Amino acid sequence: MSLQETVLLQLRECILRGEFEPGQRLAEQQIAELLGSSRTPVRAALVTLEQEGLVQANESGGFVVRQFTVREVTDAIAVRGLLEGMAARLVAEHGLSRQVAMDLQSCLDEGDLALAGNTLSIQDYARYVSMNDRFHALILEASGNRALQRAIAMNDKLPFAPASAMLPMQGAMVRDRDWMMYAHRQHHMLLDALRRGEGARAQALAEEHTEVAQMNMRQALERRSEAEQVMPAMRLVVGR
Amino acid sequence: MSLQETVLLQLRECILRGEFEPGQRLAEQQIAELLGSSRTPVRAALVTLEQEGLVQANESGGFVVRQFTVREVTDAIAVRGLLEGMAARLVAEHGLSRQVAMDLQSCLDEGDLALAGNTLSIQDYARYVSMNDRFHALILEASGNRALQRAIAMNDKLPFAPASAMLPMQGAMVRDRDWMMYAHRQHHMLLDALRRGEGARAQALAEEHTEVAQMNMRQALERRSEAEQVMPAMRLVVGR
DNA sequence: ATGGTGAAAACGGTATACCGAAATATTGAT
DNA sequence: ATCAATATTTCGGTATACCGTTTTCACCAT
Repeated sequence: MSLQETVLLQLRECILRGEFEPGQRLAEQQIAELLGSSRTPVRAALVTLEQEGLVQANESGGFVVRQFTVREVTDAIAVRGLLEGMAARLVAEHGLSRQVAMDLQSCLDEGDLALAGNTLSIQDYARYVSMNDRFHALILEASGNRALQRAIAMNDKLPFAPASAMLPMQGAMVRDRDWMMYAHRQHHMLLDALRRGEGARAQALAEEHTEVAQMNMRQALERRSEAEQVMPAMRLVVGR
Repeated sequence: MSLQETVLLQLRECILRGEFEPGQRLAEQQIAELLGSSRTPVRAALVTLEQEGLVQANESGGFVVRQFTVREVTDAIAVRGLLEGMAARLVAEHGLSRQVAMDLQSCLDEGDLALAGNTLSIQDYARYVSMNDRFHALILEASGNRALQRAIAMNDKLPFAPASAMLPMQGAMVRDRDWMMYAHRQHHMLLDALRRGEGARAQALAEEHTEVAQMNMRQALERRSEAEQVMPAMRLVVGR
């Protein structure tokens, strides 16, 4: 892997980990020293991160880490809902291939298993998260619409917009499990709609599914300090 | 304006003008000489263009100009329809401000004027195009959803996805005028829906509105050689 | 004529030097 | 002590040098 890629990955990680103050100036030299490279790869990474929206061009040159309002985050989640809804509708309308149906079903099985116990262990949680990502990625890929895939990929670069943000992530595991069971029930219903070729229903389900993420976001905002412990990127969200 | 920006603009323009063969390797040095700069700004521009999707990273380093299948183009138009539909719905639901209503109305008036004559002069056509862009931008801005704006902006970087691609652009001005009158009638109906706060109707209208672009695209494909004269970017579209 | 091989040219990734502008620290006056 | 003006440092934009790799081309053998 080239140095440019590692620098990009590391820098993105640092920002999402909240290791910089929102609005802080990102000096090229300083980052280059931090990551052990010259300014050239850092420069390339900053250009990319600007396109992704994590970093903002300063008025007098250079870049600063971007701040997000609560409004922007909820808006991004809403956009994801719209796009995922379209993906689900396309899959339902074009017909679900046997292979994709099997893969989705195995996701559901794995989710069932993770949520089977009375309490939710860390391992169960991790397993559910990875299953959830796979489930959403499968539908998106099955839609076959590359522009749609690009749009979601871009939107997911914003903090809290990706599918995994739909999952509760705090310590109150008991209540969280209830939400996850609700969301997972939606997964089941969505696959049912896809199988039956019910496009409008699939679209509505996928869109409503993102409301769990909205609820989760609101809850995180109410318990801000605790939430920042688990999701440091929360520090990039300003206000309310 | 910095050299980086001019290089980015010029290079994007060159690609969209079809001055490079699809799949052609874009050597940094050669482009630098062509645009009269060093490799550094060219490199930055290429990274940006890769994010935009106009340029593709080569397997062994460097970039090549991207090719688009017909499918990808129609998919991108469909995504635009979805996103514009959401913008229209949001505006209708949140209520149309007096100012935006006035601005949109003046767009309609200008469009009426441009299409008033029996024949369509070049000036009328140019005026209609600029009005059309303004009309769509106004609704998008009025939606207030920045993630949505970002998603459309990114999607519009692909050739033929932007709103102006909805307009016929060939020599058969008589028939083109009919299509433009149809599309403009949709503009009228859309503003009506927005004024009445009819979100679902506004969304459906905005989405259906992009079908004009689909028709236009199909027609351009049937008359490929003529279309390439007027829209050189067509050379980037491969197949059928 | 064709296919393979080696040399030469070109290219991309990276580091760094240079310069003008901007930000910051310092000094001096009030 | 505070503010202003100046000096110093820092930073970003740009050009360019260096090196390993890839690509291209020419030449040779078959």
